[in-house]
Amino acid sequence: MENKLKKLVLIDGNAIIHRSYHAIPSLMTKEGELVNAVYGFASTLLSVIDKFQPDYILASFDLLAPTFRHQEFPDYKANRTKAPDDLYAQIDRVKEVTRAMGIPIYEKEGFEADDLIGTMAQQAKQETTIKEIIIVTGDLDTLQLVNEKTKVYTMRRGITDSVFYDRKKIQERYGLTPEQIIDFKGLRGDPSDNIPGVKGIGEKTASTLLQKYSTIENVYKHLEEIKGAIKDKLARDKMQALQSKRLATIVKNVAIKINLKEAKTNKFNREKIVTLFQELNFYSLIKRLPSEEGELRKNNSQSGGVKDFKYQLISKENKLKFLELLNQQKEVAIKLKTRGEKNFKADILGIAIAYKKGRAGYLEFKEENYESIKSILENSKISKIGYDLKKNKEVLAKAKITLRGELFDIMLSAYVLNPGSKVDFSQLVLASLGEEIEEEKKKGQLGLEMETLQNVASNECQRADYIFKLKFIYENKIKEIIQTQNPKYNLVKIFREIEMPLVKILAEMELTGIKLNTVLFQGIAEKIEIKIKNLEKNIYQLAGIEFNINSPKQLAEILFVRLKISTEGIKKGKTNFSTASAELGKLKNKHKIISKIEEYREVFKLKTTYLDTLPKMVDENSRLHTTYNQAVTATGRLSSSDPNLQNIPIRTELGQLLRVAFEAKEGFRFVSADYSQIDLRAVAHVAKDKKMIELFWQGKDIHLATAAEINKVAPSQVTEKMRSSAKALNFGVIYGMSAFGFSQSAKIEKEEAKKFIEAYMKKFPGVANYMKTTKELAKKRSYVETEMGRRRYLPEINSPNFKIQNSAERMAINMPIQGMSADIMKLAMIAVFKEYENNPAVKMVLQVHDEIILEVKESLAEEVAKKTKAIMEQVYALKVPLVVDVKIGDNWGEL
DNA sequence: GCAATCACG
DNA sequence: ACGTACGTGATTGCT
Repeated sequence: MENKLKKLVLIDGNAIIHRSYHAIPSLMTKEGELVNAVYGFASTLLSVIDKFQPDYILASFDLLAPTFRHQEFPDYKANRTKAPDDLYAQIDRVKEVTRAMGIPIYEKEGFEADDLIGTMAQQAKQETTIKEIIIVTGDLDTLQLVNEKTKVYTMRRGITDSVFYDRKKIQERYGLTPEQIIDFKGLRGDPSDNIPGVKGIGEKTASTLLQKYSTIENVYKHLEEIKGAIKDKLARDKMQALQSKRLATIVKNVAIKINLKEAKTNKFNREKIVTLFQELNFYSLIKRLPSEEGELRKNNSQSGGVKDFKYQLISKENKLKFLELLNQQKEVAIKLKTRGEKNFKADILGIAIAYKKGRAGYLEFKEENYESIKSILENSKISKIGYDLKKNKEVLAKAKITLRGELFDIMLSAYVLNPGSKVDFSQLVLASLGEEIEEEKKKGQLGLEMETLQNVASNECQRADYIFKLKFIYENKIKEIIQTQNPKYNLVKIFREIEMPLVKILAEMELTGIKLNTVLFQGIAEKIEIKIKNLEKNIYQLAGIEFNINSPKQLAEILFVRLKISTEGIKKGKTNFSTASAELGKLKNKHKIISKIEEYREVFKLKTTYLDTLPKMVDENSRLHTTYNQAVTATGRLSSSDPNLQNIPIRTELGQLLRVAFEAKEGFRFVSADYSQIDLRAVAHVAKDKKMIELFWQGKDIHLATAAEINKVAPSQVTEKMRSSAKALNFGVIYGMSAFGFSQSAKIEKEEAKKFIEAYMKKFPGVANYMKTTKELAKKRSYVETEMGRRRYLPEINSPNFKIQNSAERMAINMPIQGMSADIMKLAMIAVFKEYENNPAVKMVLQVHDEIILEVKESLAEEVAKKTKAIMEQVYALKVPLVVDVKIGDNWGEL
């Protein structure tokens, strides 16, 4: 509609950049580019588009050159501390975003963005088709431009807290008209721009004067009517007042000419902006992008017409043709549609198979399709691409189908590219393809209307298509990453030779599960319940009141207020004093209640986390099935959840008791194999520290040997205290050592801790050097990597924030160590699995970072233990020996 | 949904 | 001078 009245938005670029820079905490891309102001700007832009739906948008920016105001008044903005370089560095990016959005940029040497805004508003006001002009800014300098057509929208914290100024609002706020704002600034001044105004006249006086006399000029005409001190002040600073007014006045006739045709909002290039947002890691903003004109992205998925995507719901008629087509492929992407809770219990409803970009078919999982599906999935000539293939394998196992052929898991490829980043399917699609998809419905989350089969087929095909497309993106990215330290290894190897082979192994471990003696658990639980009751009573008595011991807030109140226990040396949280066990430990001899609380905590934790929950999770064979998460940790380790079997208690006596309930099945025994000191061996290796390597070759107790070295005594002279300090030091190295952290864990004074560290570094110069060079390299590259090429990005290592930077430095030191141990353990699992792959009498059942547990037929236990030890020790050659301790037992407690 | 706490390596 | 050890997951209380 050409005749419709239009809306124009004017963006005050610099004001928004400044506002964002200060309001948004440091935000970095994977590569370490600071983009917080860019993000704020882009976010503001999208909010404004969404909120106002403007027909036109124009933007203006300051240039670095001095303006006419500086020439007239050298002190203008002189008090401004120069904005930090990392803000300036973002301006080009902001302009890039602006251009990509199809918004014309206006700049003019000698003028500020405000002057251009004033000029643009003035010109737009003359246009009869323009109904409304909205100035989007971060400060209040442009209020003077407000009129019938023009409003000012100022950003405060986020768009939710913004203020919309029109005539009325300005009147309310200042009691002035927009035209009087310049007079107001002339009198009161503007400290932020170093505009002096009249000394001694503030907001109140200025406002009163202008309400009576309306302009500065008129104030001075009637100067005689004004009484007292104010008159003197006005008289003294007359020149300054008039000059201040001039400085504050926005110029409206800069030599530019706006072109509304170019400012139309409906002509931006979505693809371009998506690419840019991806580069900037603004994934959440991609979602907020308006759709292109004429394209209703969200509503056409059911028609199957998303871009070039064609789906087919495979029917009896076209099934043969589809299968024939699939059988010609080298690789296909699969997406299972399932229903149900745990993987090994889920039902398959159907499967979508993509065979080339934009082409996929959906087969219902029915009797008549079973053989067809099985034949494709088990055809080892066809490579399979999927998302979370471990889960796929487990679900398929129930249907007696095995995935064969080379596997490519896009979840894992995304993980190795950037461990620690989110790898949800929807996140990957958004981040790498710029498409927004709905989260998959969880059980019991059925929509109001039933999903039609057509709908499901379309949706699943689309997802299979995304999986297919993502494979090529990630595969290429992985190849592009070149290992710089050691050309023997690279990320391709990590992915193909470690992560992918592990999929099958973990799937089998999860399916196998581990037997839990629930009767034993029940017995312990009952005893503990009585203990808890007694402790509760005891604690209430000592406190003299009943309260919730589990509430740290209430507990702190009782301890530090009611019982008046001294808070000296106790850490403070945000509001309260900490009651964490390290802090409680310091209070042990101050009150009898402390030890009771400690005991209560331990027992309560054991009961609620393990005793009550684990028995509920066993299957019909009394076995627990954990889930190993292969794509969550930043260092390359696995994690375990639902239930977490990697944190079953061991350190306390009672905790150990729980392990006894994890038992090998009838006729079988457990063989455990754990790497001795693997992290510290990794340190010796990566640090190439001569002394430490030597100590490991001697095969002695490493902490004791360390103690002997740094204390310069014979090993026989080492006391228990010396050994424990040395142990804490060794751990300190792994964790990126700080004198404070070490002193805490070793329970010694910081000064003493420093001396210990010094002695340590002197004795192990290789370690000291490793810590130094690792930090330096990490700062240069913004990432660290393990010897095998697993990488972790640490953009925060160049943060101006001291705390954040230090924290990143410790991560940088820790990752190549913890990551190397993880890499070695994964290799070991692959090697051990391979050895017993076809032997049903040997099953791997658990992995706990440096330990694996096998469930082995009784008669084979000894042999398997020996063999496993040998395999694990030989799996990767370090400059120190890898040592594996093996044990055999009927339950985990015996190990 | 987050903070505090605590279980493990 | 600052505020700290690295990596996880589950539970509870509380907003």
